[in-house]
Amino acid sequence: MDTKQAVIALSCLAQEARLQIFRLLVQTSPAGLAAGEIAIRLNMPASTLSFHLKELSHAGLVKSVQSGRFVYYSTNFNTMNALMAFLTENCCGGEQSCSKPENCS
Amino acid sequence: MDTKQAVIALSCLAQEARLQIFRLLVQTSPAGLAAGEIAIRLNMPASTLSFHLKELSHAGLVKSVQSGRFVYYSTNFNTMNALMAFLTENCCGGEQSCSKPENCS
DNA sequence: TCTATATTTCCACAATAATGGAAATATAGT
DNA sequence: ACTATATTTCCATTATTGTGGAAATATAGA
Repeated sequence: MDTKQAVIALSCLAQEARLQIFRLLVQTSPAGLAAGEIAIRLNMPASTLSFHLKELSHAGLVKSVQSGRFVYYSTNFNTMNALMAFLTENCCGGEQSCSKPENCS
Repeated sequence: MDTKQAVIALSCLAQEARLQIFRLLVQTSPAGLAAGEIAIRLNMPASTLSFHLKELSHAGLVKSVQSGRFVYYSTNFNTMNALMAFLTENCCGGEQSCSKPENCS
């Protein structure tokens, strides 16, 4: 992951509707949910949802599979994990205790 | 952390200049850097840097301490760790293997 | 108090992004 | 072929955000 990709991924998540979608998919992974089901659960117009799902896909944060008339969306953990790693890269200059940034304060 | 706070934090990071600043501070934590030193290292005009540091502070992602004429900025790991946790909350519905989302794919 | 240095505020311009209804497209079942 | 259902595309409107020079503010040292 480089800075440009990270900005795209972060911009994607930096939006209330998309953040809700993303978190819902994290929680329902790895199975994922059909677009319509997401729309119902988040009470979101189909066109708005579709717009946001496209953005999330483009950023590589979610993936989709078609199954009949349904399109199932789920989290792409590769991108997500890469993003997390990028944000904490070389934390505290590589100091021992910071290999897990949860330990930092 | 709630959705609103997370959006603020993510919006903050979803910007090339701020992401660079943030990562630089992650790497130089816990000591941090003076504003002027950040400006030099990132080759950024002082006013632009100041604007972005203010945003990062407001989002709780960095903290600052004044020391003489210098203001030292450093990462606020509390917010950062809370953000990470929020994004991966209840991953895969709480399934065992997903307690660490690095294991998910 | 005067000067040098560090940081922040002010301002105006330019560019980008979110929303949702209506229509279009795609798939399944009869 | 027809109907019902699922999803996406199109479009126009509205609002928000990043930028950097110049000036203002703050602190330290002589």
